[in-house]
Amino acid sequence: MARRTPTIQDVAREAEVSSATVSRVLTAPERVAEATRERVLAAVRATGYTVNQAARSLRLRSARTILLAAPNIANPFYSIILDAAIFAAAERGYSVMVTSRIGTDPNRWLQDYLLSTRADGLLLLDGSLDTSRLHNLGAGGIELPLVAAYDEWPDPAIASVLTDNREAAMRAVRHLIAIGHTEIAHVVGPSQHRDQENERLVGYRAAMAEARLPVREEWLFQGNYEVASGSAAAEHFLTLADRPTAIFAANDEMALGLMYRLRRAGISCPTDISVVGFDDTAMAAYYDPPLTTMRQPREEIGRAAITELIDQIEGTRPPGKPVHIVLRSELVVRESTAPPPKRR
Amino acid sequence: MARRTPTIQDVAREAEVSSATVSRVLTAPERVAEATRERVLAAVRATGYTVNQAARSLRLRSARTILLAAPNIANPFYSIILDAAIFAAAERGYSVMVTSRIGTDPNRWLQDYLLSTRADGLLLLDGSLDTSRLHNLGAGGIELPLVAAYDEWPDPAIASVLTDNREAAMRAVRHLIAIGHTEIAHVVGPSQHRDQENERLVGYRAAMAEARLPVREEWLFQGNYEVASGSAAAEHFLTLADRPTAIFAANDEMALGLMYRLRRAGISCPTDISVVGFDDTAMAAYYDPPLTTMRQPREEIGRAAITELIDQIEGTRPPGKPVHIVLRSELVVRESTAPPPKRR
DNA sequence: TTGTAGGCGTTATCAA
DNA sequence: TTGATAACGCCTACAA
Repeated sequence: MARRTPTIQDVAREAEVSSATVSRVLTAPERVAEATRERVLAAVRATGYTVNQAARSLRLRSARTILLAAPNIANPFYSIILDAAIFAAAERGYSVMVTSRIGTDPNRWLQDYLLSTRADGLLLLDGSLDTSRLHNLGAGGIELPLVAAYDEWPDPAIASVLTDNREAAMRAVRHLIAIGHTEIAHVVGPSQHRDQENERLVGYRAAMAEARLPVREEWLFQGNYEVASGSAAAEHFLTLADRPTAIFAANDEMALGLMYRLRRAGISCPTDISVVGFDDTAMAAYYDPPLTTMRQPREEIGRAAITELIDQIEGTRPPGKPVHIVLRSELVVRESTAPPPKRR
Repeated sequence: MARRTPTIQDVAREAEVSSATVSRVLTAPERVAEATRERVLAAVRATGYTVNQAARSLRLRSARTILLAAPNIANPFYSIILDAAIFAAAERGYSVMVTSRIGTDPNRWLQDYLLSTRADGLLLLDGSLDTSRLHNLGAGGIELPLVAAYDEWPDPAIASVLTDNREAAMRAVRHLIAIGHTEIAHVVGPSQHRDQENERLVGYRAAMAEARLPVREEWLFQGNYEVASGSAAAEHFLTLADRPTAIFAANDEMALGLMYRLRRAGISCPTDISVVGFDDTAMAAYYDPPLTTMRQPREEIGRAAITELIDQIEGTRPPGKPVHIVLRSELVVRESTAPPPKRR
């Protein structure tokens, strides 16, 4: 006998009250007399009732769901943020929907999601989306709770949670300078916006400039955050006639790929060359040598972004005054950095 | 002027048709005359209408959403499956909701999700959940599309997509045996069910038995799939008076943690010891030495599981005949394995 | 404290 | 081919 799933009416009948009372028990128990409440609760158990979220969403005009949009959720950097976000959202009764590698018309895609009572807000990890249009969407009379959390410096008009990428990159490079390096190369991360340099590259340049150290364009190796691109950077490095004594990579994967290739070429780290990474991924501490890197508080990014987003959704945060939360990274010195070899 | 979001009625008014016609244009355009259709489409654009998913879900009793439940989505193993799942689901017009590290009462949690018209089906990556109860849920008259995709051998009553873990582990160990090893240790992965050994451990035992090689209990190091536990296994290994010449680790992270610690202790791989991992994670090829491992078709797991699940949801697949898809892993021989050192 | 009743925005049935 | 209308299941004024 295939019964249909019980509704609030079934519970009401069972408890011999009206459906309004059942609804109250479920959403504002204190507004119902103790005895009635218990009777209703018993009826809920007896019938195996669960609220129909679609009906509730329709009525409440809210899905209690957040959409998280990431460029590639397979990347640990994003999945760790996602994990924390799911947790933080659940604590406040929200579910998380995930979108990865959005299609050819990202804005349309997101509009569909956000305007369709499927999600109440957007946590944007993808810096390549055009937030100005997304923002317009909100300006068109429709509230669009939105928090951006990614590396690039975001549109000041939208709330954001980010780490101090530029500043952190500076600290990483300063560390190399402090132990005596003057010729420092950089494996550049991809830039999300055409017209703007990657923040970590900007920080690298700033630290070099600060110490009045020259930056040679041939010391800049373009990468894409994948291990293989670090390895490719090493290939370029090996062709250099005049090799730097240290390399700062824009993330750990590239740093590790680089070290791998250099070791194969007989260049030993940190004796011949120092390497600094960025992120402090799980493997960084278990490489040989263990990698010096900037630790990113990724869990905290996820948590803070969700908190902020739900505050927006629930109206705790007044609109029009976007919050910008900047989290601090931390330099973790391990064994991949050492003073440069003595010259000749 | 804060307009409310346009409804199908607004579009109908604009196009001077009934809301029923608008609905038809949106869901079954061929049932509407060409001219009318175009008028409606124009009105949709003019009003900026997007369908209200909550209302649609309520009416259709379907959310076109899949719930993916993983033990820990921060782990690349799961996030890669998730990424593929999102993609495959999107192709069929479904969204993916994610749950990670489910709370203290997982069954209740999942029930809430699944029975509440929030999700139409469940993709279960968490082998520690009690599927029998989940299954009962379905038997209680309510259809519960469910596909399990994890390492442990699942309840035959539910559909599943898995890799040939046991067989793959056997092939990994056979590789070691083939190149001359006879004393082979194993870093054991966690078992999801109390009463059942991890599948890779079972495969390890089978391969050893097949070759009439003894398995000593002190060669079994318990791990938890994290790098640190591989490192801990190495500590144990170092205390052994009589050391095996090869180690098979139940995943790459543990294999790498192990190699890291062994190298620190002056044991060189593969000269002194051979190591085989499992999964072929991104770093495996870039470790020193590059790791021999079993490649798992994770994207394919995600894709196949979603396909199967949506077939169930949409009734393509007759219920009561659970499908069991077994995907084949592939041995990738790199440099961490070599014949054992000559005895004395 | 509890009940009545209307409507949230869709889609599907039935008629025209 | 199109339109009127009745649910889908819930919440919340408003009344009692």
